[in-house]
Amino acid sequence: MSTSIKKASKNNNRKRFSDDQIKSLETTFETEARPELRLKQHLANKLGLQPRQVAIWFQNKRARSKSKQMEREYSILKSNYDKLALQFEALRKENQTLLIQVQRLRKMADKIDGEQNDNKNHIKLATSENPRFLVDINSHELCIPNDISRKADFLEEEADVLNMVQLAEGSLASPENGCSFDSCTFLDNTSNSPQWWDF
DNA sequence: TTGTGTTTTATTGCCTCC
DNA sequence: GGAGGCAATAAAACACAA
Repeated sequence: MSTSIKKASKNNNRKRFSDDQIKSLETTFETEARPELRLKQHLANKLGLQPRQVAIWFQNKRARSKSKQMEREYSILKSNYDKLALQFEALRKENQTLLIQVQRLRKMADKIDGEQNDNKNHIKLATSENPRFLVDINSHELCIPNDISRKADFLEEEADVLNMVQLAEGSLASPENGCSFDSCTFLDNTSNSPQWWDF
């Protein structure tokens, strides 16, 4: 058989199924996506089609159904991904804000350290010049004012915070090291490093 | 009317199962 | 080895904007 004759025979046979035929096939597909030969033959007789046409219709229908299912699943996955990306971005910004606060606190702490050292120098100077000061120094009332004392307590608490921050700085992906949400952490399933959402 | 994109029907080739 | 399923593809039928 030549190609042209083959094409011609194809052209003559092709015909879209009627609405009723489609409806009946769809109904059957809902309960039985992979019908047995007997059911296909029964449907073919009922609808005036060749059994092969029915078989092919089910095959194509399964393919369409699978494709649509994949589209739905992709849509769900994409939606979840987008939500997570937004959450990540919010957390990243919050982290940056906290790091800036920590830097300010560090500066404050350094300043207070400097003031304390100055005070100690003043005390040394005062005791060497006037022995009467010794009594007052021992009482801690005169030379260490209340606000300085409170600052010392605060410094202990801050040291804990700083330790936590240093840990966080070490473990979190930061913009400086070139790591981004898209390329490094989220999509890298091969690395053994902790996932970003685990922090 | 026509060009173009989408949907539907059909074919082909390969694979798996019995 | 034959039957049936699936993926890839061809080609007809259809929808629709310009």
